[in-house]
Amino acid sequence: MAIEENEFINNRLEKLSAIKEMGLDAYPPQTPDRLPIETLRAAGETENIMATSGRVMAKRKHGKTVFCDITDPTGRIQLFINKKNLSEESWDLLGNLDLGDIIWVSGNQFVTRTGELSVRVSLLLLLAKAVRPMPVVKTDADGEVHDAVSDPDFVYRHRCIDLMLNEESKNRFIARSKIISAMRNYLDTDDFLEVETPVLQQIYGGAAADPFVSFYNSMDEDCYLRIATELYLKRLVTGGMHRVYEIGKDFRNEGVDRTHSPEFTQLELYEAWTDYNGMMKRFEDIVQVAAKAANVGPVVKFGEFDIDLTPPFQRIPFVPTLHEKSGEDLFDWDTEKLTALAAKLGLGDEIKDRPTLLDKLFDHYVTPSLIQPSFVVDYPVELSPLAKQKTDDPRITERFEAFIAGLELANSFSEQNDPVYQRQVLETQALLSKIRKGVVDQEFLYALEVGMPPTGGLGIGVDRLVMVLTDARSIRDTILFPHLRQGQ
RNA sequence: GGGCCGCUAGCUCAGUUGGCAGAGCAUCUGACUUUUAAUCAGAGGGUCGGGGGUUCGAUACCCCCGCGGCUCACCA
Repeated sequence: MAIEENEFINNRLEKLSAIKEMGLDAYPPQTPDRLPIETLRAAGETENIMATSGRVMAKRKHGKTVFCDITDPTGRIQLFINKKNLSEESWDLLGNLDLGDIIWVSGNQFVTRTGELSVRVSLLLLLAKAVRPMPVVKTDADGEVHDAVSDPDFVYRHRCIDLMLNEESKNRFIARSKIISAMRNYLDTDDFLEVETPVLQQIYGGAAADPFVSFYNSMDEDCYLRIATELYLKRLVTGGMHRVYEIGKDFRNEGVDRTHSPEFTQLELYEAWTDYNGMMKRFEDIVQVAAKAANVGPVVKFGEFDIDLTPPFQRIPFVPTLHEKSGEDLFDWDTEKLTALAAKLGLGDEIKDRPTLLDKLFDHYVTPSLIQPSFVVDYPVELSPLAKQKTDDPRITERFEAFIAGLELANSFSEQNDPVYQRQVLETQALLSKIRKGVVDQEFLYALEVGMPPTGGLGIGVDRLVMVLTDARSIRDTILFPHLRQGQ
């Protein structure tokens, strides 16, 4: 397929030809020595000849003088290009330069009449010709940005343009990278081992979500993209990897919205000899190091909210809080009564089971108020098949979910390690499965039968954490290449 | 999957109660040797998301489809 044709691209392709006719390589294989733009800025006015390179972001022609702004990841600097300082070849080349081109320049630096530090260019080279025009965004004297590229569809499909032009977006992805790096560093420093478990699985589990299904030709069998790493990581705890974690993609074949992506990044960690209380501390720690890495906190702005990330986070016990907010002892109600209430509240008229109803009602009565960092603790047992029951009340479990800004950021249990109990729960649950009815992960149960030490487990939605720390309104703004329909 | 909103030049957006398609930036030509949202003079640039219908005439009204956004549902 040839390059799309339009006036702008054709015009640039003609310039490209002209450059080639000058005997120049528009895409030379080497970059001559260069310094980052910030180094030139720091050097200030100087007679020394320095060289840098970057993308042409602005061009202001004044007859025999041309001002260009070029950028690299470290900053922006103005070029003062005057015909008398240049070879004829460089001057001719300048005539064929466009916004978006990548160039190399050298010269000394001086301050113009208007006070702008500028490179007095004496040598100009082309490093890469841009044949497609990029959107032009201008910032005025008041710092007001004009014509910003804001169409979400455009931005998601052409992330290279978004990163190039939208400071907020670029900074968000830099923050994301630093956040993940900081989480790794925190865990590695505390003797956690990072591992990789299968993405392509024959038996998926560890969460209640529909998987993406694929087919393994040479094995002649269906396989699944993982929905969680949980069941593999716990086998490693049994094996003696007592502090273990994985950061990776999970895939859930479910609806997409502001806080759900079919492909999302989760940190799961497991730690022996502790329980969900230990995991609360881990979560608080991780939020601290992540905020520091993102250069925010202790108070972060998220939309209309100011969120104070200072630990400890408040504990919200599931059942008592549900009772308090609803004014009824809902936990003691039967399914019929709960269904009637849910219907009355407009929470859907489909017949639901008791645990789902309780969860829905909790979402209705309590979740909206969980703006400041909160641990919802002690979930009903039916909602938590992989968690241990509390010793004093088997109807509830040692489980928490962490909420910030109303977003569910983490899920954690004191991991169930009773193999008999676990088998019974998983087998019951597997009978309800839509896709692989009755299939349970025998190897996971085998590991529990061998004996897993008491363990705390924690899963953190990394994309959502990035949302909170970078004030992103959609999870898609935290994912470089979010899934979009292809169209025609 | 449902509801609502949107799709107009490379980008950001106007617009037409149905009558020759608009602006700014960008591009091209010319002027300009310290500008910075450079300026000035001129020019080019459109399948008005796609298809069908109604109409003398549709970018606009109706239907179908595509893509996106918001929202509801689903997602322990």
